[in-house]
Order: sequence, then structure tokens, then C-alpha cells
Amino acid sequence: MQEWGTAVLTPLIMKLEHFLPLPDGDKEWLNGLILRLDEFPAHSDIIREGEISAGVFVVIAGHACRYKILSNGGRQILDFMFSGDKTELHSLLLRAIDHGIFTLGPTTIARIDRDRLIGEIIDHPNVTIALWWNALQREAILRERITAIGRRDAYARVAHLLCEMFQRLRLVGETVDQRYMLPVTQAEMGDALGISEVYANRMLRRLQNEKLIVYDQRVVRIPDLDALKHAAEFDGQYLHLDGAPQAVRDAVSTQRLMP
Amino acid sequence: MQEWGTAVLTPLIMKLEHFLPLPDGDKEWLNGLILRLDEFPAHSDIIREGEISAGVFVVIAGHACRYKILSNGGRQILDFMFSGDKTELHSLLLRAIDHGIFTLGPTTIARIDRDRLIGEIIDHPNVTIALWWNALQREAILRERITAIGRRDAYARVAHLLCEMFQRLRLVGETVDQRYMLPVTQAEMGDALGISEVYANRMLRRLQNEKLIVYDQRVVRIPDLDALKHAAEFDGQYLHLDGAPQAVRDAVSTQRLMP
DNA sequence: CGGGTCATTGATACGTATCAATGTGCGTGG
DNA sequence: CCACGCACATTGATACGTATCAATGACCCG
Repeated sequence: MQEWGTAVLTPLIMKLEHFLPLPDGDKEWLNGLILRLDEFPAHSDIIREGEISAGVFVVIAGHACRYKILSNGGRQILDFMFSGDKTELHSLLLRAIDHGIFTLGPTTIARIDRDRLIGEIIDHPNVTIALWWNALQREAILRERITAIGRRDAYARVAHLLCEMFQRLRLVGETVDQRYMLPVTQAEMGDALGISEVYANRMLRRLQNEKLIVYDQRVVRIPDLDALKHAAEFDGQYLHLDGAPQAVRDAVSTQRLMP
Repeated sequence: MQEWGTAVLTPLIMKLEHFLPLPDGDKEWLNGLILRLDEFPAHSDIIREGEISAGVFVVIAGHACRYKILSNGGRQILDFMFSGDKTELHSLLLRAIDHGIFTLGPTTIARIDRDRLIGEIIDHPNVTIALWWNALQREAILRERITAIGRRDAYARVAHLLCEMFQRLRLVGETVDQRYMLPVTQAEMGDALGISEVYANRMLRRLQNEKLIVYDQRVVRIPDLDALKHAAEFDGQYLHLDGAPQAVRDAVSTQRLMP
């Protein structure tokens, strides 16, 4: 058994507990699954598309994103990964992973013992349910991104991204009042939103001109969140940040669920 | 116990078995979960966005799609649902569902006993694994759609959709040679791809002119699949249509997985 | 046979990409 | 400590892909 201190997986546990409280045994079990920690510099690949053997890992500190490269040279950023976000069991259930993951800034990740995770999760029903919820939440974020890219103009997309970043970063304690450090360059922002770097910049400036944000050196301040949300048509419901419905808590606590 | 004949859930079972063989007991159990069958006419809502109580259902015959409506009146189609496709546990784990589902043509759905599904799935590890795989597969399709909408031009998007439809419809036996009936109008196609109805039509005509497809009355014929795939930059890997890796089969059959 | 939905086509407007140049801040090595 | 270099941000001019508007055409169903 390795010694990592008790705080390493905390971001993931906090995230799961935001949905559903976990018994101490579950938390200890999760912490015990850590194989090792790795540090990555900014803009380096953690996983490359097509890789077969990638295991499961959790972002502990820093920021990463999933992406695809097209044959015409274009890049699409699919989703962002903050502290507490984890990868899936691609290598086990699917064959090759269909996208790469790279770091936005210097990032620490924890590698998870995949075999034990799969073999022993059955003894931790609360974790099982929380991970299931997490998967649905991820899907919802992808659907919202499709909607934004497909049917909103560039202005609303940029505003939408700033709203989403604010909510998600606040959840991991990376906001101060209405301010946060945007973890992406404007080129990355364009690649996430399906617009060009130049146009991303123009929309950012326009948001600034219209007093919806203050933007300087990647620090974003949102003086009027409701106004920005309105410009973005941002609802926030899709992030599904509520805790579990009471029925789930009841069922888990009385062992009727996943007995 | 209700009598539905034995064939009702077959599309779902076939889909799951395409990934991993299921013991007879699992199949009987799944069939027993059916609460009732419902018929929907074309273009009718099965679930509306924001609905709280929606259960779980499986498309038995016909075609449906998930969608969102924006406040500016736009519609984004998120994903298609063919025979064997099912909804998630939104109402249980999340609160309201974040998208609606409507039928593309006349459609039959089976309602599933959600409580029994959750309570008893633990006794059916093969089903559990197969559903897990299914969730990852769905996510992969969403990621591919983001990539297509974000970074491909309209021409490639339309070609891509035609490739995806061909693969997915073939899996449920709805292709004949290189032909199939496209289950969407051109307006729906536009809403799925983030382009206008008119432009979808123009791209379809262009594909026809360039001899990559023959299109008439929504019947698509693909004389040279490789050529169309090339125009679409379509890989097909993202659909993850392979069966389970050997390691999964071994683990399940020896009960090492999910003991 | 008439009305409705869906497909098709043309003309025009507009959002966004692209190209190219300049500006700004920051880390590094001399 | 300064100057260089590099990555990132900003701005303008222009080209192009796609939306929009409007009208006609084809097919299906009752």
C-alpha cells in the first residue's frame, strides 16, 4: 500500500460528494486506488487519439481538455477537464480511445488502478451511483456544446463558454468573487467553439465593449452575471449541479438500491 | 407478469449482444421489465425538455431523435435513436431532462420498469457491462458530432451524416445493399448539422452531382462507400461497433468482473 | 382533385474565415 | 539588468461560406 497522504483524490471525492455523500469506507477505498501521480507541463499530451492502453486518471490540479485533430489540420476541443474530472474506461470497454487529451497549463494527474476499480466497485454502491450520475452529467455538457456550436452565433458561444467556465471553476474553488483566470488561450477558445482565433478575440472585445465582461491577461471579471447569462442564453441547468434527488439518497441509505 | 411475446425487446438485446453475449436468464429478465408498449405518430413528442417524471424507454421500431429548442426559435437535433436505442436515467439521477425527444416517423416504444432495472441489474453483470459500454458509445457519437459541426464544412457534414446513418441503419437491418431510406427530412438534417434547410439541400445535390450518392425521395444509394467516406472524412471507429475486447469476455465469464 | 408538406432553385445579405501586420508581455540568457 | 525572442493578443482589409427570403415544383393523402 502506498502513502499519498489522504488528500490526493480529494477533488474527485468532493465532486462525487457534491452529488451524494460517501461513507468513510468509500473514500478510503478510492484513495487506495491511486497508483501514482504524474506532473505534466503545459500543452503536453496526456493521451493520444488511438491509444490502446490508456488507463483511468483523475485531474488533481491544473486543467486539461479532450480534443480531436482532423485530416485537414483543424482541431476541435471537445470538453474541458478540471480538478476532480476523470477519464473513462475506454481502453477496457472500447478498444482505442477516439480522442486525445492535452494539458492547458501545468497539470497533476493521478493514475487509478483500473482493475481494482472495476472489480471492487460493486462493494461501494454510493460510488457506483455517483459515477453513473457523473457520466450523465458529462453527456449533458456535450449536448449543450453541440447546441451552442450548431445553433448559436459566435458572440453567444463565447459568452456561453465564459459562463460555463465560471460555474465549473467556482465549483473547484478557482474563482474569487466574480473573477477567474481563464485557463485557455484565445486560439484554444476558438477551437472549442468552432470559430477562428481572430473571431474569438473580436467577440471577447465586443463583450468587453458592451460591459458584460472585463477581460485582461486572461483574467475574466463578470460584473453582471445575469446580463452575461442572458447574452449567452445560458441556463446552467445542463450542468446538473444539484445534489441527488431525495429518492436516490433514501434508496442508497436503506440499501434498497444496488443491494 | 405480463405477456408481450418474447420478441419485443429483441432490438435492444441484439444491440447489447453485439457487444457481449448475454445468458438466457439476462434476456428473460430484460424482457420481463417491459411495462407497456406505446405507438407514436410521426413528429410527435415522446418526452419534452424539462420533464421530471420521464421513465426509461426503448425504441422498438421507427426512429426518434433528441433535440433542444433555443430561445431564438432555433432547433438543434442532438442525436438519433434507432431500433434498440434507449433513454437514460435522467429522472432518477438528474432532476429534469435537459432535452426533448420526438419521433421522426411512426414509432413504437417500450416503457421499462425503471425501479426493477435499477434494483436488479446487479444480478446481471453482463447487462451491466453492456449498458456501460453503450453509454461510452453514445458519448463517442456526441463527440464526433461536435467535431463535425465545429470543424467541418457543410459538404463534409452532410456526407458524414449519410455515412453514419448507413452504418447505424445497417446494424438494425434497415439497409438493402448500399441503399437505405433516410429517416429525416432535409429540415431535420439541417437542424442536426447546424446548417439551414436550404443549404442541406444544396449539399445533397452537390453530392449527387459528384456521383457520391444517388438521392431520390429520401432513398439514399451509395455507389462507392469509400469515396463518400473520404469526402466525409468518416472513420467509423467512433461508433465503436466491435464486440467486447477478449479481456472483458474472459472477466465476465469467470465472474472476476463484478463478482 | 385540392391542400399540405417537403424539395428545389435563384438572388442577395451577412457572419465568419483568412491573410497579414503590429502590439504586448514575459521569460531567458548574455 | 537589459535586450532579444517567443507566444499570445489585437487590428484591418478582404474573401468566402452559409443564411435568408421568396418563389416554384413535386409528391402524397384524404
